[in-house]
Amino acid sequence: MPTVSSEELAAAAGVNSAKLRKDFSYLGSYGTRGVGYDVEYLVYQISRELGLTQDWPVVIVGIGNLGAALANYGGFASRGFRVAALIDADPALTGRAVAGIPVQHTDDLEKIIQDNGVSIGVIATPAGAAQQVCDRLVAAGVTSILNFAPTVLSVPDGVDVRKVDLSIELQILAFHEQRKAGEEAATPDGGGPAAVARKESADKGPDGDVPAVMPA
Amino acid sequence: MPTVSSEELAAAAGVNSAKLRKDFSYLGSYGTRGVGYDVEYLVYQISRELGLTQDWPVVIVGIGNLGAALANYGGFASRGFRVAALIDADPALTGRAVAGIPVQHTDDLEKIIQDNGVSIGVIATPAGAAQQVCDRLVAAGVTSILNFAPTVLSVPDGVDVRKVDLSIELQILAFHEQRKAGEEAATPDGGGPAAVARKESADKGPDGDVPAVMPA
DNA sequence: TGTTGTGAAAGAGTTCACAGCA
DNA sequence: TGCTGTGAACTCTTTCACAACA
Repeated sequence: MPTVSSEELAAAAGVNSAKLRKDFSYLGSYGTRGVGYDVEYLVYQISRELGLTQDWPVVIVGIGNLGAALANYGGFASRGFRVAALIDADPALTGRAVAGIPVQHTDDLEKIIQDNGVSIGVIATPAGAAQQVCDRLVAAGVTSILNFAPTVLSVPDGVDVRKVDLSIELQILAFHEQRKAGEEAATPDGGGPAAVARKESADKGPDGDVPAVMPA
Repeated sequence: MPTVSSEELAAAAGVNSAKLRKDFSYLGSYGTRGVGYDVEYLVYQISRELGLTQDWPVVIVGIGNLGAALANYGGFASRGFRVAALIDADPALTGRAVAGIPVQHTDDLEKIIQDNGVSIGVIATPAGAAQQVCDRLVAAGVTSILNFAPTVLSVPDGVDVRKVDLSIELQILAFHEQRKAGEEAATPDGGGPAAVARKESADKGPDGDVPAVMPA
């Protein structure tokens, strides 16, 4: 299949074809009227725009279960990410290989970052160690941090941080689950702070359906 | 601090106070004019709306590094989730405890789901096993699935699936990192599919800044 | 002819601004 | 007086619909 139409792609993605065409148009005019989009060319252009055509060396700090899971995760390589080093504070782990990569000690963090030209760091340490690790990564030249530790990191301007909360998606499922369960039954309450009366009439949004605060 | 104003909360969250008030208003009229919101009452109402006041038993299937990391994750308990069981297909793991919870064999999956009244399942298996596990979970009565396996699951109507891709956040960081690096340098290209000329003028969106396809 | 690329219209989401009330 | 709750205005996003064109 050398070419594909916006209609086909939109059906596959479950979105409106006009939206898809407009989104693509922000990247450039890569389609051919009457024909569609050249698949190979489109894939390349999107890959390039997203940075998939570059090699991104990353370090993972904190090689517990989560760090090890990330080191073994297959999805990184195909998106241009290369795990350049694994770092942990536990001397017992130093030298041991995880996913074929030797774990190095935190003492050498700065040297590892500089030797490998790393600009993206992944923090998978316990919450207590995260800020300190973050500070050292930033001082060593890292400008983007992916934080799996359950704590908010503070960083200087110019450094990007994204926090991954493994329970937030579960939270969203539970929210919908709750709605499924309570479709006819009365609102489950169970008490709550005494003293203050609940206003029954105002519990739901004006459309009487899904409160507007939750992703669909 | 017994009460808090929308202005204070908005500043803390980095949003507009009117937006915050309007969002709260969809849950009900829980504030007091001239005073603000009673903190305890507000926390309770939001918790209840989000389902945090309920007990949600979940099972985790696939106790590799990721499954173990999830079983150990502290953030679940505080949000009303209780890991009711760990399930793995490897007989060598059966009976071993992870995070204090014994691993059970996949053979008993249906019985485990039913005995514990589980409606939310977490899949942390390799991609190849995910659909099969999913089918069995659904058949046993699970109606919400959190999928960490790098594969798209198909489920019947009425079952919710959410997919977590551990590399997507890294992708977003790399995208911004690329922009930081290329702020003045020419667009890094490096070839690409031959034969087709790139239209230099159209590479960026009409605002000449961030293409509209990436979260800020 | 068939499909893109895109102005214009419609729809959602956000912010303003102020009446209403404690 | 001070802060909420909310209609109205504004802004951003999505969809429609069709001219342009390979």
